[in-house]
Amino acid sequence: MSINLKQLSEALGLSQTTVSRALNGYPEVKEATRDRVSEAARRLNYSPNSRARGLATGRSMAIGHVIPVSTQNELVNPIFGDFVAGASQTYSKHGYDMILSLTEDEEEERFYRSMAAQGRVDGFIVHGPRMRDDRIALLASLGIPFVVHGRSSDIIQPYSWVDVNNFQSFKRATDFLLDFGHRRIGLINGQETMNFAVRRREGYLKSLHDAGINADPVLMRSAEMTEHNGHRETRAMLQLDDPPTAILASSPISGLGVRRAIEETGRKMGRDISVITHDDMISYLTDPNEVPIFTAARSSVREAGRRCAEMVIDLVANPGADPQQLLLETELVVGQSTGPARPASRSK
Amino acid sequence: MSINLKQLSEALGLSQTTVSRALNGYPEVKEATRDRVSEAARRLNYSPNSRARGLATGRSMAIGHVIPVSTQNELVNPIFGDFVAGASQTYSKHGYDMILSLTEDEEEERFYRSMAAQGRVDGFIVHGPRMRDDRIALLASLGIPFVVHGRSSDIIQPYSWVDVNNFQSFKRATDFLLDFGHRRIGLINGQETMNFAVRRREGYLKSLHDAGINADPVLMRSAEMTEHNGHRETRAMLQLDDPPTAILASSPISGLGVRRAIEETGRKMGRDISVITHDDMISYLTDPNEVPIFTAARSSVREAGRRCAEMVIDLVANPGADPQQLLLETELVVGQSTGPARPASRSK
DNA sequence: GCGATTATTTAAAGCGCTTTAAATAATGTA
DNA sequence: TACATTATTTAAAGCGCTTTAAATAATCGC
Repeated sequence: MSINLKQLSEALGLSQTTVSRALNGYPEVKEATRDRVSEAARRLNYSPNSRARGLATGRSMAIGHVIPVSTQNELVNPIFGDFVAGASQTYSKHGYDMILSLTEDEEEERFYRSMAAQGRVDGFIVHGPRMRDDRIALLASLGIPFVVHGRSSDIIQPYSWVDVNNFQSFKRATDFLLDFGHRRIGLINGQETMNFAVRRREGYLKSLHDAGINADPVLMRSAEMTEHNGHRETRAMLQLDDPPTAILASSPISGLGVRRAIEETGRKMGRDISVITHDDMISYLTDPNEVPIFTAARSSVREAGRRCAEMVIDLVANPGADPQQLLLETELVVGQSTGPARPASRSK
Repeated sequence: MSINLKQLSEALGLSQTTVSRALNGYPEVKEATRDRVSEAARRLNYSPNSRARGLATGRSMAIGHVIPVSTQNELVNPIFGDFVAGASQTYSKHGYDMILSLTEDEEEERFYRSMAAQGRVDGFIVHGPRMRDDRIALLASLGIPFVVHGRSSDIIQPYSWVDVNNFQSFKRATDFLLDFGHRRIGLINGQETMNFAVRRREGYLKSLHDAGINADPVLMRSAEMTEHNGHRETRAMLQLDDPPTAILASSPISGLGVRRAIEETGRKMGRDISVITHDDMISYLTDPNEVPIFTAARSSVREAGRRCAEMVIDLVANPGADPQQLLLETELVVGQSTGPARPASRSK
């Protein structure tokens, strides 16, 4: 199919050493020779075997993305595709591959260990960090570079991460609703075993607290961010005697369910009830050229993917370096789903 | 970090050969020896280096998933996450890795060639096949096993694929609407450069034709399957003098836009306008335990991922074997979005 | 024009595994 | 007991690359 280094060097009448060096840009090769080698490599369709090269260099040129999938709820995060798209772009620029695996909770540790021990990857991206995520200590102890997409809490030693400022983002969004006169604001959050969800709730609470409002536990819901859950929790809140006049949703997907529940009950979103969602700018949901449906705290998850990839590549290249952190701010984009609080919200 | 074969064999006082054979299940190793070796391997935390093994065996134990991303519209398909989840499950069962890359159109051929030549993967899954997709001829000529998720058209030589019976599915859905008395049925299709979209249109047309109805070109729209496009095309159709009484949407995502447009114009989905979507059972949108919102032609894309993975692993294991094909039927699930045609559909 | 430098090329070892070919040990047969 | 079989183990080659150490070629200074 395709020739190897030995054949190429024989064809050129050169040693494998010189040919290898020529192709890898070593300075001690005469320019004329390098040109001759490159030309022949192209003409004879040579491409170095990645396993052999990896064996010799000790690098696999691959980064592992391990997505936790709980056995109970086999959900795949909708942001996943766009994150990966961003990361992949960076990887291909640097000659890296992305190795992807979804693992179940109980397999997780074993999996990380064996991927690292077998040398299948040079580093990891950790997805969906939990509140006190022990994957971080595990990877640190394995001595393999890794970047967390998100953050954990109560971790002593420093580690590398790329995260959205979820606290600030939800505080800001809540402030915005308060400015519109909303006083009863519902929060439809993701599962609060997830770190980001807790930070969002804290931002929301801080805003309410600063405004002298007591948070009402019944207005704070937390569930997997699906369309159906957004719908169900919203319905439940709307049936309260004192329903919210505004809702904060942790995901554009649950936001869809929120909207459905609102309209189903004869209300109009933006007029009767204000809604703000977090928006990861998933390509098939957020069209940056359209007037946004939802007022939203936007942050491109694709960009986050790019940044994570750059960071892990950097960590692989500089093994001794200190961990890096990057905190991305969201942008509050005002759409059609928010407006002043109605004096008396209609009862159900 | 972790020892190698040589160290393990020295620790055992055995040759590398015997240790290797013991661990790989060769029959000529005495059972007592095998037990001793396994125990030591576990105790000393030995795991074989995957690159070295790959170099020796000529296998990389990885399958490449190449997702085409057009440069104009950088969309990531929403079904992608669930497909990959299904495939990943199968891979990990068989010790394979999944290597994922998103490539732009003009990079595509070069990318496939180099992945194959460098031996980074043992096979490919081809995503998003186009109408007359030249990747198939390319991969066939490279002599590397591959499975297409979907099908192409006008390809002479046989190839392996796993596809949904899109023709039959959309014919069936259209039949269903016809039975309800609908006569003007809109089709909001995906881009018809995509093979599946054309097959769906053909199924739709066949049904109409069999019922003696002339298809109206103005009711057939085709665009990237985003929420916004579903919305825009539906609005456009609803503004016609003679609007459709039912709409067929090619994706649950564009279906969301269809619903938004319907409700925005004061209509009620299921009563004023019937809607059927194709439904890939994406985990965060389709909750199998809830009454479905949309009447839908369902087919689990996760299952498709599993099947593709099994097929490609099989092809890698049996290089000489004939190509395999698998046609999955959709299930028409009746939800709340369909009902009898209203005698006179309200004008806009 | 010659030894000293500097530039360029090469032989060979090594990465960690599998596997072929050969050796050794154990068992069976007469 | 000796020879033939069969069971088990091993030495060494090879996978295709990079890289160290050494060799050869070219250039320089005087």
